[in-house]
Amino acid sequence: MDKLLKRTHYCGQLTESSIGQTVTVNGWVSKSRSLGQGLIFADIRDRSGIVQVVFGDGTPEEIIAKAASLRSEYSVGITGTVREREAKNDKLATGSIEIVASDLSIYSESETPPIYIKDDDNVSGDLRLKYRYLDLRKPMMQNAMAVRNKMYHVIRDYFYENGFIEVETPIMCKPTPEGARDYLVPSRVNPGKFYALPQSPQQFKQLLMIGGFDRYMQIAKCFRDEDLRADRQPEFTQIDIEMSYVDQEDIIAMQEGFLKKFFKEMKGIDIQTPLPRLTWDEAMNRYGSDKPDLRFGFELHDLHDAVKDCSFSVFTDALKDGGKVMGIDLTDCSSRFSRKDIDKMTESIKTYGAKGMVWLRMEKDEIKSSVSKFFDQQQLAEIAKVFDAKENDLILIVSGKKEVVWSSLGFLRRDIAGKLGLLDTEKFALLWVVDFPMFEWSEEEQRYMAMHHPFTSPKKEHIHYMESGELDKVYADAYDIVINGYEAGGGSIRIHDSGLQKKIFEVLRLSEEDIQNRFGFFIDAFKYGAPPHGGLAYGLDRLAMLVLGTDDIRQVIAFPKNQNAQCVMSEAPTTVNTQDLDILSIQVKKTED
RNA sequence: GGCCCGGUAGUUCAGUUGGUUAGAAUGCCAGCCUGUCACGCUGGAGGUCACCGGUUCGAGCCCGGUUCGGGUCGCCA
Repeated sequence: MDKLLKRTHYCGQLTESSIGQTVTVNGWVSKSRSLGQGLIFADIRDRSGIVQVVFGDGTPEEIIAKAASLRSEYSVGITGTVREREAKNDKLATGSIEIVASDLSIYSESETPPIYIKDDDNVSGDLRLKYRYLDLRKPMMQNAMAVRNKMYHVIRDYFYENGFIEVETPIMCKPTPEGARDYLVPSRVNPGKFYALPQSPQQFKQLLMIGGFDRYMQIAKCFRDEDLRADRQPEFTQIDIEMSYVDQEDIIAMQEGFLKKFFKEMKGIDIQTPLPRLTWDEAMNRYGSDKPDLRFGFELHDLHDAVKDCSFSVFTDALKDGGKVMGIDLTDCSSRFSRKDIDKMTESIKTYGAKGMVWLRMEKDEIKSSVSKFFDQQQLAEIAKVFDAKENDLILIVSGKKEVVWSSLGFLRRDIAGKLGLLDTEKFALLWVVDFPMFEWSEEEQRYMAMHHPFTSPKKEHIHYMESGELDKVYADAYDIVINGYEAGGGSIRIHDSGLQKKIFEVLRLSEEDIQNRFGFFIDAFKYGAPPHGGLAYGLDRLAMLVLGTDDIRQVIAFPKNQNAQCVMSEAPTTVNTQDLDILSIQVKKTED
């Protein structure tokens, strides 16, 4: 192998002030251009950028000959003298200088790379992940990892300055009672028994409060064996926070301090605090989502009063069944969407359970509508009035169960905003969504489940609804921080009173035995002086997505999984041979094939 | 588990109502080229049209199934 030429500079660091210096760079051949015997240009790339190297003009003959063999992605070291370029390149940060090579080491050659090492390569995600080590050489990925790195610093700085202690909690845990599916890990020394990887350090952080740490934070890896999405990986990172002797306002104030610093340092943006707040009810009724994107309008309006006496039975039946009739007004958009576009929208909300969609076009002298058979102009004007609609507005209306109406319109407003180019990734709309319902009905399990988790404190003034069985009236001291339509984080005040905790378990219909088996240790801890406490956790990957303006979580994780939770590079997970399984006392059921 | 979109040179894609030898760009290889930087010029190699089956005189194209990838609903306390 060629001798190691020790780096004196990163490629991107070289400037006109380096002119005349002898320097050594290490990196990869990004591109080489031969202009015939005796003159070769090579662009050398490292994590800082690219610099042009010239072989010729005094480069020893044997080095020029060697340079002729350079190909893309060869790993090289080059020593030479920096000089001003004859022809400058404005597109390159180092475009006014070049290195005239005096020495070249080829550390290793490269086969023709299966992907291009440039940001706009357009290669399929699958190939990028298979050759992730090459993909990571792209400036975009180098930048993404640098951003994450800076985030770690900003996060730890803030919480350290505010007296938080970072404590590592176990990765090998007890399987969790409710919530997402666990990844299980067998134990050789405990045959037939399993650990679970943590879905979050929830119980441990609460135990740390009982353990006296008062203010805890951790950048924690979490694992959930659920289906993936563009913003969801099975293995992700959380900024986990818990505080003692605080109420919701204390936690929100502390986090607003953090978010202010975070956006200032990461984006140079001054976030105005206190942040706006919506209750969960408001968020659903005005935006159809518990994580509304406030970068644009298109608020939902309730049409109950305008349609309650109409002759269109789809609407009146929905109202009779306790459902809703709601709509959004797309200002000045009627001419932008064709009948075909509207048909597509109607089709797209069927996945949320919507049976159909009604539209109104505000034209100059009349209101056109898909239901003009059932409404006269005056009645349509009544509906338009609810939105304060103007000429060329397009009103979309959905009726049915409130969940269907919310999710359909919530989807439409965001989808249409995207089509209209209203999703500016350099604009950040932060808000708190507060007062979440404590319970939600599970059709699958035919019982109420905790919406957040069963250690969340119900609002004091709602506890009596638990006695009377009106569980849908119980709201919780739970809050989410929402940024541009993403749930960036969420948390709650926890229950610290074992009597109240017991009551919650009863409501959730967990038996005494269940409680003991599943989290007896956790309940026990609350018998020994638990301080009032609460906290919150941010999705670090989602914050990184927001900072980088991407909607693909794989852009911000060095080695992500594909949609089937597999690592296409290493081919994890894999089958395991029978001997290894025997040691673990595990037998795998025969799968078909 | 459901729904939607996709799979054609190394890569990104085109491919007509089903018709002869499947194209382009880029990359790759060789030669030429002393100021390129999307270098240029000339030539060349490179294909299991994801897989299996069916329809047909004939399938990259039509049909059925499978598989892989992406998006999404359910799910994600």
